[in-house]
Amino acid sequence: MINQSDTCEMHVVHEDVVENIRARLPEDVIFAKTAVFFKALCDETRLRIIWALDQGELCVCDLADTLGMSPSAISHQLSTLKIANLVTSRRQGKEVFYSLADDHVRSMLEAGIEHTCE
Amino acid sequence: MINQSDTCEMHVVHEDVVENIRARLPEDVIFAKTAVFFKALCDETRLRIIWALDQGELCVCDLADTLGMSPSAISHQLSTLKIANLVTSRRQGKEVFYSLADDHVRSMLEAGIEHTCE
DNA sequence: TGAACATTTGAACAGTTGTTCAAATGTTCA
DNA sequence: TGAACATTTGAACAACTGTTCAAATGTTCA
Repeated sequence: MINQSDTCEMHVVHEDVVENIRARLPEDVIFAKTAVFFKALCDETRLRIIWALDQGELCVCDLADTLGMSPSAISHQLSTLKIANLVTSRRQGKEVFYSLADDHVRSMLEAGIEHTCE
Repeated sequence: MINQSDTCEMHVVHEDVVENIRARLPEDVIFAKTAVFFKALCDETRLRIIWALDQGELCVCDLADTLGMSPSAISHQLSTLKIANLVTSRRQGKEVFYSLADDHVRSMLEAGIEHTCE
């Protein structure tokens, strides 16, 4: 918590409004988790990966080839996406196939692209 | 572009799939702009600001007081949000009131929180 | 088993980000 | 005008992020 002298406490112009909003502000954990979700979506490479996986499941090497990046870089990003629960994976022989975890991810990507294209 | 030897070019297992997806991959600018949009949403402080502004327009000092942060920190984040076109502002006397730029921002915040609460 | 390939992992590096602090800029009002 | 307050700005700093590289781990198949 910051020092009170740094806030506008002495000169709150709309104290009732502030009190009302502060009382209804969701818990910290809600914002923390939501930030983690959006953080997974805020990188160009990860957006390309999600877009590609939206077309169907892909192995790491195919993803790397599709996006013109090293398998290692792709694997690191897939790891990030998996920790954030945006993708799942299954191993088939030497390859590991990744796919989107649920429709929420799909619709969020589409909503983001749609917003961008306006 | 990376060196070809870094890719799986010599050993593409699903070349037809890769070609198909690569041909339909959206332009770079689409992913870049979408990433900028999600980047604006991926910070806890900015999410709190957006949530608060969803309740109605607020001046910088009231936002700072509501979130328990310095007006300077809030102003910096509002600047980030404004550059990304998520908020707009109007000056009224000494104060500057900020509000959400459009319903897209509102629905994106709600979708993110909803996904989090599942 | 050992060679070949797919994937993962961890260290390292440059680049980015969020907050703080001090100073500057806007605006009102006496 | 000048005092008081709201906001913005820029430099500085630590913390975080994405890619690369080299090495390790999994898996198949001859």
